[in-house]
Amino acid sequence: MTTDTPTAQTVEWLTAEQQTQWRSFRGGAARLFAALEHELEQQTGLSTHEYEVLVRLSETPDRTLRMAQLADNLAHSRSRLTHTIRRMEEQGLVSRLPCVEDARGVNCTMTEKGWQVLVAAAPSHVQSVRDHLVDVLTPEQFAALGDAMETVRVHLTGGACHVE
Amino acid sequence: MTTDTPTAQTVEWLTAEQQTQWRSFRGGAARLFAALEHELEQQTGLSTHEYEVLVRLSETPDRTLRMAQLADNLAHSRSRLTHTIRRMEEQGLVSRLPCVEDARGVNCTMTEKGWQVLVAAAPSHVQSVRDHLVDVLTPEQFAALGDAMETVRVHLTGGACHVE
DNA sequence: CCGTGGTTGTTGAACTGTCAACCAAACTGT
DNA sequence: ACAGTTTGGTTGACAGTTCAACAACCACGG
Repeated sequence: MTTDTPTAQTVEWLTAEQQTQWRSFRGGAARLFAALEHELEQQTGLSTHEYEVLVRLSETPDRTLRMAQLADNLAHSRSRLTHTIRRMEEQGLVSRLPCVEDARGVNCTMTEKGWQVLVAAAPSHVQSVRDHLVDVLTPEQFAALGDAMETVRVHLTGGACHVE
Repeated sequence: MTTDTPTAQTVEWLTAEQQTQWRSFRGGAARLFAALEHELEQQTGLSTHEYEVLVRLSETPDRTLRMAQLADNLAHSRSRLTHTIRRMEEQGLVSRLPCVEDARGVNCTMTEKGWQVLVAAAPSHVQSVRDHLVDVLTPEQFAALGDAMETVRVHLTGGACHVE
């Protein structure tokens, strides 16, 4: 689709410049996430999703979160999280316990093995993020990136869920 | 993982500020792409990948590309593209023909139906991109986003593949 | 109480993407 | 001419995701 082929619709098209910027963003982000995913997988055997689960759990006092909170933090669907956690439980990285306050709920806790796997994985992942993103940009560029996407996230989620 | 728990490794950790920015970027981008995917799917029945295939084809003079070029443009694996194109061919959106110059090659062409589907889908998708990204940011922010991710892409792909 | 509606989490089927193996055609060097 | 390598593309098995249906539980108003 070229930019200068307006239809009878009341759509405001992107300018040529905006289109280039949009494609750069989409293409760059896609390749970046793919590279990070690939390197983490190679070096630690974890997917980025599993890694993020461990990170979120590691940040709570008792290394435990309700399934729903975890799903919200990660912006994953409930069923997706259930499947992921089941697999991680089979690998001994996390364990699930029924929740006392709310009998519907399930508490997901990080095991000691999960903690060790995370500690072992973190350095190389941080290095990947540095190599491919942080160190490639100026501090100002990187900060602008964060600010802009935070704005986007707030707009999308209605301002809620400040944790992620 | 908290930022202030250094290990014995020679890893430079992210500062607290960098970590927030990285999370904003990752979380914002994930939600943005998910929202765009979802809206496009709802409104047109296309996945963003199928949409991108049609866009790339529509931009060539004869609406045709070799499988490999298409795969490179989209940063998709060859096998992934084969599967995608097979499904799209079943829906009558594209068709494949052997390539004359190189008997190994396959030319992928957009059908008239594919064109019409794209023309019908484009306005609402552009609107989604506007609603959730372009119009949420200042022009400067959006431009900075594009520039930064272009830098990242060039760094990752070794500067090649300027088209995407 | 009871019932209605909303929340929490799981399940299984269908779909999509990944990975390794593979074939065929094209280069490469001798 | 021809073995060896590289490139282009496909295939099938497997892994991960989505979606709709479901069961269990809470909360609130008759």
